[in-house]
Amino acid sequence: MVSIKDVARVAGVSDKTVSRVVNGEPNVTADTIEKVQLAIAGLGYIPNLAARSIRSNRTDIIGIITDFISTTPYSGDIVRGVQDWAGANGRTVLLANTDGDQDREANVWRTFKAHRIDGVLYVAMYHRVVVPAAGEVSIPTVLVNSHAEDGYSYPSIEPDDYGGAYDLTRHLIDLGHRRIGYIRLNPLLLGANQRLDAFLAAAQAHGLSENDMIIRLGMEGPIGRETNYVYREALDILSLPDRPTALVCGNDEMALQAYLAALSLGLRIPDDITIVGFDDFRTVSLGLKPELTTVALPYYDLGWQGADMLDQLIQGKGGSETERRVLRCSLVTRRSSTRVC
Amino acid sequence: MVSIKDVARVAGVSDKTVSRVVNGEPNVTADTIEKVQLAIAGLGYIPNLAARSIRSNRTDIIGIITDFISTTPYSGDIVRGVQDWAGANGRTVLLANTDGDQDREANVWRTFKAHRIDGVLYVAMYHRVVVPAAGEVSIPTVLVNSHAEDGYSYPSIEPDDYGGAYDLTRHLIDLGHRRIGYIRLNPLLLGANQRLDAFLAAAQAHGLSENDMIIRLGMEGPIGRETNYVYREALDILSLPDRPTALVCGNDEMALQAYLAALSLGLRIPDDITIVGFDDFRTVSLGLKPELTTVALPYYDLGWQGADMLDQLIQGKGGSETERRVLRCSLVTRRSSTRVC
DNA sequence: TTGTAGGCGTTATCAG
DNA sequence: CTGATAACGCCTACAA
Repeated sequence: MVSIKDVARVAGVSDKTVSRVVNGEPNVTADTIEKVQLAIAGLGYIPNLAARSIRSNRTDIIGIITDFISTTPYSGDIVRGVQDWAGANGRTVLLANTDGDQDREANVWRTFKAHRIDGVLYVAMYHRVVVPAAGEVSIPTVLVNSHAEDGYSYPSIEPDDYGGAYDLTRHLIDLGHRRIGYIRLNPLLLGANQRLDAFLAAAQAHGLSENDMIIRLGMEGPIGRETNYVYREALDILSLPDRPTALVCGNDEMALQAYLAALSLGLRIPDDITIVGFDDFRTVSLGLKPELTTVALPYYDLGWQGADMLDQLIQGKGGSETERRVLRCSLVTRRSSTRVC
Repeated sequence: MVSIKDVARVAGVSDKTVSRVVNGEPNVTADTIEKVQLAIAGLGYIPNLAARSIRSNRTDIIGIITDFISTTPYSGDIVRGVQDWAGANGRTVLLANTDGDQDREANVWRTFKAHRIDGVLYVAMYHRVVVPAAGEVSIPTVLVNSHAEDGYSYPSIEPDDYGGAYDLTRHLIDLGHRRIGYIRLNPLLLGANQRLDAFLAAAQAHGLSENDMIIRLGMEGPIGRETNYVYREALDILSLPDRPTALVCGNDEMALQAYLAALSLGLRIPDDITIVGFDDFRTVSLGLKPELTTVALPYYDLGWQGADMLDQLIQGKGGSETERRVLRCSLVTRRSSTRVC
């Protein structure tokens, strides 16, 4: 590998001068700069960041620790948000996945520490409460799509599931729906309860009673290996004599099954039944016909802004050690929801 | 940060002895080892890999360059395969995404070089022909889910789309289907042509004529922004007077739309129409009712084995510089396909 | 079995 | 404005 010394020799200057040029430090003649840059180009010199880091104690690397990358389809968006931030800010991203395993996680923290990375984004693929297993290792950390269990203090950034579900419910009520079905997510997910709470609150606030709502559990069991009742429950709800005019699904995948149930009963969407989802998981929400009214979660922004929060923390700017940021979800109105006639 | 010297001082030995213990080198007394390990534990010492790497010229880091992470839902599986390999072999993974942009890609290669990573996995999120834009930078590289354009020589690993589609078609023929519809993927995808070719070859080999097949284009246009005709074409095919008994979809997302079309026409799956997909994208293939017969692509293994090939290349073992490995796809039979009655 | 000297590629310090 | 020298944390080579 060509080193700074090679460049110095070719350019006829000292290695420190090359260093100055490479790092854009002041007090170098335009003339010298050109000589050096010529030599750099000629030799194809690329600075060795590892060597740099042992002097400067900064690596400009941030690490991402994920629990279940790829089990959930939109997981990639958070990571992409982080990457784009990193690319725009001269950082590089180390990625590690724990598969939810504590030992693996402990290892990951040690490895990241060994690489002397500047900070960690601890990314949950399902919105949930977490306890990072960092062990002895201490690295500036921001929790993404999660927050810490009581007693642990980490800055965090999460989606506003509650607000999103509230808006969605209001949308239905505004369309005149007064009898609404609801198929719940796995209760293990933080979003499941927040969404249901918001649904109930919005319904109540607009004068709906408990009898106007038909609430069913769509799935339960350990995440990744849950039992799925969605199709059956959807069939059941839609076969009721006093069938609801709208059906809220805990997420878009559930909405898919609700579509199939509705269609197989000969119901038309949205004329006979309005169906809405949550997540705006586009493979589904745009693949369904008619396209699905749903709530878009700010995954990309969670990644981008999470990285930004981490940066603040590393720089020591701002008392962000306990910041808990919450990002809005936005209602996406498509053709699966319509006014009651 | 605590360094090897701190450990040495506390343990009352030289730094080289600590180094020996840390790296498991021979010729150290059990007694000394214990002293050192005690000091390490006490101080929470973690070796600085950057420092190590400038001496040894190995970083044990491999880089992943992706084009469109997260646009495609299964992309995560390739990355997960790589990560698991890395975790099992003491490597760490640097991740960078180019969004298909040449300038960004050039930057990524330079950054990776600056980190002196051992090798690169160049991962295409759609099976396609690629030309890595490494510029001046040279790093051992393996292409994953892609192969190089003629004239470029890189080792590569790809799925056997052809074989998978052949098996799928045979499955239908074995079930007695003699009139089969086919909705094509975006022709820009390598898999699109391989799958269609295999379909035609298998059909022909089993005595079907051109008239027995109804072939339609499902989508076209630049990847990520294509125009989608699937639903319309499916409706059309299924409304034909001499409707086929089976419908092959270019991938599972297309199969989703075919389901919706079939159901909205009052057809039952699989009794009235057999529908099959491709990819085994589980959100869809298991979310559909009845669950979808499809072909599973070996994404995880592409990642894992790709990493392994890269390792061979780095170690210089085996003449793998031009190896082109192809991995089987496997037919997954579920309830959406049935015998013709 | 253990330690010393020196060097990897870079930057900080300070003198010229 | 430029350069010599030392230092970062670790490992190689060699000596003890």
